[in-house]
Amino acid sequence: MSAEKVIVVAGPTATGKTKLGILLAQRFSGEIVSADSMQLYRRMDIGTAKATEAERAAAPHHMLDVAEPDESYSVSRYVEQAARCCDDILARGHTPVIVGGTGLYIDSLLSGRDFAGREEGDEGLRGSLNARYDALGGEAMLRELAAFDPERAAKLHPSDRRRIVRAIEIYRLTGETISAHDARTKALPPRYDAARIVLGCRDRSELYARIDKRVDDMVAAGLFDEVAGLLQSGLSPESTAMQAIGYKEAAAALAGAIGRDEAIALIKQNSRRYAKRQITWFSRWDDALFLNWEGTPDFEKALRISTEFLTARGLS
RNA sequence: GGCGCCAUAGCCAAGUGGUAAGGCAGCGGACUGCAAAUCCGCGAUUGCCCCAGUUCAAAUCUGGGUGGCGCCU
Repeated sequence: MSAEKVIVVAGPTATGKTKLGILLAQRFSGEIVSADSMQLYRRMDIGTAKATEAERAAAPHHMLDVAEPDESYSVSRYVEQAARCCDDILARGHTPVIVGGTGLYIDSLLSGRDFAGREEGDEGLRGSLNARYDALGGEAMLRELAAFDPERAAKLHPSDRRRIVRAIEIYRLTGETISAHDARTKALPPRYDAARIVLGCRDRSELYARIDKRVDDMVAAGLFDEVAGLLQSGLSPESTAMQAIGYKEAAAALAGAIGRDEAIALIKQNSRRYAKRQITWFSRWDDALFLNWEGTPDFEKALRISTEFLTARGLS
């Protein structure tokens, strides 16, 4: 049997994914499944541009506020949890509308990729591997990796500490190399039949202007207070959640390491760079409908074009 | 008005006679268990403010000009 249909709305930050997602959910009897690695944390609302109460009332939302900021989350957990959401929505006769900007999460959810049965990472092991990397250097670590997974080692750059450590960590924890896991999961059939829509701006400068404005709005809405609250509640600045754009910079400013204006400028800059990475990621979706705004977003038009596209793809 | 110092890529900047380091920004790319993270690649070419000169060879030396900074009267 063929995979069930889902709608995907992706694209760089500040392009209106949330809004279009809601419109599509309303039109196609859908429910939103967020695909955002930071919006899933509770108490991180302003800086992640999480859907507001009003927006959540306009359409059911899932995968928001599903973890505490001090929890370590991961793709595997996301896929497991989000797939359950999608299956549940489908079982009720509705359509999952996957909305978000985290490419890895979306691709992992849509593909048949399976992490079932694997435990979360062992912080102790990861810590010691990181320490070992620092002591021995990338070349040596790559050689250690090559001992059991030469294929993966050949693909990694010595400086890519994160992936080298992870490759070793996963092998130690599960006994399966990343390469083997990669090959095995690639052979699996896709979990869903996705109709993808990617939002963007015709001109890069317009996207950047939107981002800058959004950051100013976030600051006006109390971003710094939100971050101060998180830190006061004991959240470690080292946590994954605090690595989010807007949060790490605000935290640095609150700690007095940089000025407030400097932090705001950094948030804008980092957001722009993030947007570029997102554009690169989603540009690989050659079967997607690319909707690029020209000037002020016309959601009515976008909805019309999207509906046409989705209908042609068999959705109703 | 006089004296001194400086003038290298969008920004910071090394180089003081031998054929332009590095960092930041920007741009492009990657990405399978931390992903708003992490990593990789790309920049000065009738070249080093302009003009003239010395020299086999000048960003580097000399003279002049222009601009900036500092001090003095």
